[in-house]
Parts: sequence; structure tokens; C-alpha cells
Amino acid sequence: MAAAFDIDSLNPAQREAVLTTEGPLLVLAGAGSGKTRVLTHRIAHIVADKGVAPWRILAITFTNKAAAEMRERLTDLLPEGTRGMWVCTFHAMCVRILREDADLLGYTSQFTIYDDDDSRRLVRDIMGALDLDQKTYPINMIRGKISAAKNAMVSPEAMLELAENDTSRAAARVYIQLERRLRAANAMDFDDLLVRALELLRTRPEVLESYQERFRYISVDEYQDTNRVQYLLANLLANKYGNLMVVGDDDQSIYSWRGADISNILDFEKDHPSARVIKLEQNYRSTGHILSAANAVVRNNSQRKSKRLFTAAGDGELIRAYQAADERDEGRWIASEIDRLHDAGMSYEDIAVFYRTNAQSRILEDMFLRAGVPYRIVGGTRFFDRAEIRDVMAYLKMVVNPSDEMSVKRVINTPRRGIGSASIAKIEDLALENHCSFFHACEIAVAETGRFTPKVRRALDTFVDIVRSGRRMNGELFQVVDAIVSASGLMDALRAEGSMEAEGRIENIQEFLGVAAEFEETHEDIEGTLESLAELRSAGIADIPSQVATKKAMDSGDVASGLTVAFKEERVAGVKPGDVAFEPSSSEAASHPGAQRASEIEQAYGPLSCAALPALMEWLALRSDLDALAGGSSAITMMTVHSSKGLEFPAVFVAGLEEGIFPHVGGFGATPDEPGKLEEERRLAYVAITRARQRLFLTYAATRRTYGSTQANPRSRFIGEIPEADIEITGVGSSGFGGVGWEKRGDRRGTFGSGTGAEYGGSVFGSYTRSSGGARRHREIAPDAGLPPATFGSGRSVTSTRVPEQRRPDAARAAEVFAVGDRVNHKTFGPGSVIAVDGDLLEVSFERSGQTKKLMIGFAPIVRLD
DNA sequence: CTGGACTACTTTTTT
DNA sequence: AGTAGTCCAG
Repeated sequence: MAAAFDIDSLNPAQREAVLTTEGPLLVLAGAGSGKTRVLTHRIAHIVADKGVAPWRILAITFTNKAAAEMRERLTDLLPEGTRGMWVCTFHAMCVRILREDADLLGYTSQFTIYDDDDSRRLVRDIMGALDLDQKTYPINMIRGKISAAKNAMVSPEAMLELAENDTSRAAARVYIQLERRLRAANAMDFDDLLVRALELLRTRPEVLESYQERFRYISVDEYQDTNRVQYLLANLLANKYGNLMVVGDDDQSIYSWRGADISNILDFEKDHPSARVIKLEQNYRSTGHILSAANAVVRNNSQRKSKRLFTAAGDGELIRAYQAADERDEGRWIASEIDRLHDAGMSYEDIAVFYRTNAQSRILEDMFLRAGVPYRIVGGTRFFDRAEIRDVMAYLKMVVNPSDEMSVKRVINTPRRGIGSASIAKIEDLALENHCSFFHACEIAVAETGRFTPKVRRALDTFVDIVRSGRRMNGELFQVVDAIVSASGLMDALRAEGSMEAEGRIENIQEFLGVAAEFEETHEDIEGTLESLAELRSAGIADIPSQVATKKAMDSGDVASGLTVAFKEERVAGVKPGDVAFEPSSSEAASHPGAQRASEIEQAYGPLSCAALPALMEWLALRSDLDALAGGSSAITMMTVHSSKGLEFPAVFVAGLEEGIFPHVGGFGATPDEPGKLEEERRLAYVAITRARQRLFLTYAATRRTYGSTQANPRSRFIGEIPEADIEITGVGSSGFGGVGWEKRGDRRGTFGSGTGAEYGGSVFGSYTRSSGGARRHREIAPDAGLPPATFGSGRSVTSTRVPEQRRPDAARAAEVFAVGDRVNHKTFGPGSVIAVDGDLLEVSFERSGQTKKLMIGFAPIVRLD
């Protein structure tokens, strides 16, 4: 047969995996063993050589970025096209499935996706309403319990019955309300997306069968990170034809905390006795030393499938470990090493810095900024998490789905309209009386005289009109978004404020508009990749009947194979829309202020004219920063170890290798030390190490400031687990590194013992706006990129593009000298110019604020612009 | 109703 | 240390 590619370029194991197209297949792919290659080539083989239509392929990944990358590679391998192929995350898949048949679950297809923050606020709201004290019942614990219940498919009622302690009972009560309010708001949280999709497939045999018929070949990447619902989804969809390929590495299972169940991969052979199992053990990524270290570390775990990666590459350079005096010294050392690599010809893009917790990034960031190392942060506080952006999104969500109570409440008084908590409470009462949504109650309030003051009524009228007119608006997505934003008055309010901070917010909103504009251009591709059968049919692509025989009732029991299915039984044929699984039976159910039927939205507010708007909202909801990693200009990449999975870099730094930090230990005294936790930390270390191709640097600090107090953490055990032959340890007190170099430069004190501590703090300049957090696509944070930055647009914003390509040689930079007239850039205040120099004291006039500030050289986060 | 001041909590990791 | 949420005075 004519292969779609050069099959000889694969090693025997890879080849076998690619050619095994039928039946269940488990590929245990060690880090760097060419797993994506196998995945893509196998699909290409199925399509090009076996003549299977692309739209019969379903390939599930964990991140949008992985999906995009895979799609790209497939497009290269399959010149005939990949139309209708679903290459997406579990969440994206579920959203697509749910939008198609949302009415069957009592939702409209325009349902809102509540992200973590929305969902958290809602829980907080509910806890307030139920009079549950947040101190006795920590919100995160409650949320965790509810999430666990959802993922175990335990209904709220069942949870209440099963509850063994007060906390669980409280959680169950919140859960009942949460379900109700989510439903009333026509909204789903992340857990719901998966659970409801599963529910749909289980209760609607015809729906299930249409997907089973369609997707004859299914593959799941990162199978070790699937949770139970994802596991059930994959197995259910593949149940009919049995062509399920799963790829994973038990050593890289790092998401147990969010419900990932490592036994999914460990038990695959039990679930599918006929499964072929193929191990990919040859590593093509890392040098010998790095691989040896990775193997040695992970070998200390007991619960794993035995495998040992090997490489044909040479030993390479030794791994380097550095003990820093403190966290600032750590950052400085990393910066200097990056410098060195860069001077030796390595591109910034080839360098990554990982850390265990996001909080560690701030100091590193600060040090890099001072050292002139351009960086880009993935994850952490994201652009879309900024308050002003969330406000804008809330307006848009509200327009798409006026039932979305959380969004409405978020912006009803943002910007200030004079609608305070008292008015809001009154509106809530109104909603309760009328059994309608909060938003509808706003409308009633406008019409009704007497109840509200004329001022409030007028304000509400304007507010309500934003939705009405927004829904009617037609035309380019960008224009619609722009119009809604201006109608909201957000920009006007910020402009009126006139502060530097407001200025930054305005810029951010403008950038958001840029995102909308850009989305419009790329929207087609995104939509096109997840076409439904109906869409494919109308395009003349798919040729299978729309409703596959419904007679064969689906028996989900055999798929779940031994897993308890809690709610299935009650859910039989004849479910009415709106009458869904978790709907509580008590009479309370209908009494909530959001009880307006989801399906009535369209009737009540008219159809939404701009079809691209919901698409944009969905895209935003499922989009993580990681997905935005895509290139841009030259900068190193900073991210958590978790985020790094699936990526690789020629040079990798891992910071904070200290006991307590990495391995991280949760402070909860209540939780007994489970050995499983440590093993997961170790797997995390394994992931971190195996990201590196050529150079690996591990750092730890003798003392570190956390929560304001200084602590001394011992070196991480993981460093000790690396064979001596693979690693070279240097640091403070060792002769290996001249930490002095930095001190000589006089730009910072603070090497071991020298700093008084109080001088740091940064409080002198007020709080740093969390401005530098939101790295996003093409966004570069360069030392000179102005703050409050979030300039990630494509050249829209001037501040985003200046990365110091030719950097001053070390010596010059060390003696950072400022002269009157120099252009400088401050981390918080942005660009400005020096108007006076007095010893260590600079006087700088900032452009943005027009203000003049006195700053201390060597202390202020400031750099000179060339 | 607003804005400022005070307090308590944070730190796991993310779709 | 920083932040978000709460409380209180104007």
C-alpha cells in the first residue's frame, strides 16, 4: 500500500503502533519517544492508506495547543484535507456535542460556560444565601467536594444522603443550589461540560449511536490524565467499533488532584482484554545525562509500569545544580546563566524556566527584568483574568445569554450606575416573586413605578437596553463587540478616571477588541474543524443518515464495566427537555429567582443576530494561556512545571528545588501524608527534567521568603536522587560560581546575608499591579515593554514589540549608569525620561502619568532604553 | 451608595 | 507580601 509518508522513518515500535489500526491499542510512550509522531502518522495512515473518511476520526488531546499542533501536522501529512476530523480537547468536544443537542437537556445551545472564577463566585453567593459560614466551610473545600461528586456522577441528593459529616452535608446543600442556579442561568461549569455530555450520550441512545457511527477511529492522548468521566466518554464513544487507541505515560501522571485516575491507563488491558500494548522507550529528545537523571528519579516510585528510556544520543553536558543564597539570588543566577547561553549563540526561545507554583514567578520576573532577559510568562494571572477584561466578557456573555445571572450581577453596577446592594436585593426579591430571571426582573423594575427611585429606574433602563440592542446588532464581530463595549460605558468611566491605572485598563480593553477582530479572521478555521454531521452533510461531505436506528437502546452498563452508575436508572426514555438528571425534585426547585426556562430566552429577548459572538465566548472560555504559547519574538518562556508537559526546550531551568516547595507539601494538618502525593511530585519532577534537550539547570535557595517570613528549606530530595555522575553542584559557598560578580556590579545587594531584607520589599513603590502576569499570544514582555502591559496584540500596541535584541555586554550593563535625558522604562510606571541624577537617586518624569518620581538606582525596577 | 481602611487568607498544579 | 473581600464612615 502506498504510505502517506515514509514509514521507514519510524522505529519498529513506532511503526507497529502506526500500523495497528483496528481494535483497542495502548501505547505506553515515554517522554520524548515520538508519541505525537505516532499519533499523527497513525491517523494519516488510516485516512490515506485505508481510505477512511477524515470525519470519522476523533482525536482527543489535553490542551488546545496540543490539538492545534496535531491538526497542523495532520494537514501536512494529508494533502487531501482533514475536513470534519475532530481534533480537540475533551472539553471542546463536549461543548460541541452539547451545543448540538442542548435542548434535550433543557439548555439552549447558547449556554454560557462558567469558568473557575464565575463558578467560585456563584458558590460564594450560594453559601451566603444558605448562611454557611465561609470560615467553618472553606469555599475551596466545598467546591472540591462538589467537583468530586460531579465527577463521580453523584447527584446532589445522593450526596446529601451519603454525607457523613457537616462539611459534606454543607457541600451537598450548596451543590443542590448550584445545580439549580447553573441551570437557571443556562450555564455550565467545566465539570458540567463533561458530565452533561456523558449524561446526554447515556440517556439518548440515538445521539450516542450517531456519534459512535460517525467516529470509527478514536484516539486519546495523555490517557494517564483522564478522569473518570473522560474515561467513560472515550470508552462509550468507542464501544461500538472498538477502535480505541490510547497513548500515555504513567510516569507523567500529574493531575490526580483534579480527578485524573492513573488506573485508567494501568487497567486498560483489563478493560480491553484484546488490547495490543506497545511500549515506546527510545528517547529522541534528551542527552544521556538528562535521561539518566530522569530515570533515576522516577525509579523511586513504586506504583508504575516498569520501563526504562534509553537514548542513542551522547551524554551531553552535565546537569548543573546551584544553591542560591535566597530567591533573589536564584533569579539572578538563572538570569546570568541565560545570558551566558545567549552569548554562546542560543536563542531565547530555546530557553525555559519552570517553577512549581505560580507565586514563584514574580521574583524571577523581577530579576529577569533587571538583568535585561526578555521573558514571556505562560499561565498564572492571565490576560483574560483581569478585572476589566472579565467585565467586558460579562457584558458579552450577558448579551448572548441574559439568563446568566452571575454576569448580569457582575456588571449591573460596573461602571457605577448607582445601583448598589440594596437595589440589587430588591431586584432579587422581584425575581423571586415573578419566578423569573434576575435580568428579567431588571426589566420589570424599569416598567414598574414606585418600587425603585426614578434614578435607579433610569439606570436600569440603560443597562437593560445594552442587552436588547446588543442582541439585535448585526455585522462584523468586531463592530458588535465594540458597540457593546461602548454601550457599557466601561471605557468612558475609565477615561474619566484618568489615572495611570485606568489608562492601562483602557489599553487592555483595546487589546481585547483586537482579539475580537483577530478572532473574526481566524474564526472560520476554528469552526470548520469541529463540524457536526448536519453541517458536513449540507456541505455534501458526510453521507450517513442523520438519525441512525434508534431501536437499539444503549446499554451503558457494559461500557462502564463494573463502575457504578449512580443516576442512570432513573434516566430512561421520555425525558422531557428541561427535566434533567440532577433536577431536584423538591418544590424549592422552582422557587429560585432564575427559574425562567432556558429555552425561553430567545422568545423573550429575540434571536441573537451576531452568530460569531457566542463562538467568540466559547473560544475564550476554553482557551488557556498555554495555548497562546505560539511564537512571537525572542523571549525565554516561564511557566509552571504542570504547564510544561508536552513541551520541550533545548535548555531548561527548574527553580525552587527545595523540600516543601518541590516536592510541595500542602499545609493541611488534617491530611495525613499520603505517599501517593509524594510520588506525584516525583512524577512532576520527572516531567520537568524530561523537557530538557541539552542543558538542564536546577536551582534551590538556602533561604526563601514566603508569606513575608523567611524560611530555610533543605535541598529537594529529587536532586539527591540524581546520580552523582550526571550532575555538578555549585552555589553559594562553593567555588564553582562567582556570585561576587553580581555584587560588584553594585546593582543589587542581597547576596547571602548582605541584604537587610527591609530594603527589598518593593513596597516603596506601592503595589505592583499584577500587570506583567498576563502573557498571551505574541505578547512579549521585554524589559522595555511598558507596563501596565498586557500588550499582546499583534503590533497594535507599540509597547509590545521592543525586545532588546542586541544587548549590552555584561560589563556595561552591570554598571547601569543613568544620565539626564536617558529614556528609561519602569516596571510599573512605564516609559519616561531622566530629569535629574543625584548619586543613587534618579528623578524620572513618566510619560503616562506625567508625574515625576524619585527612584533609587539598583532598587527600582527600572531599565534604560537604548 | 461610595470609597477608603482593615482583615484574613493565600500557595499547588488547570480544562 | 500581596490581594480580595468586608466593614464602616461620610
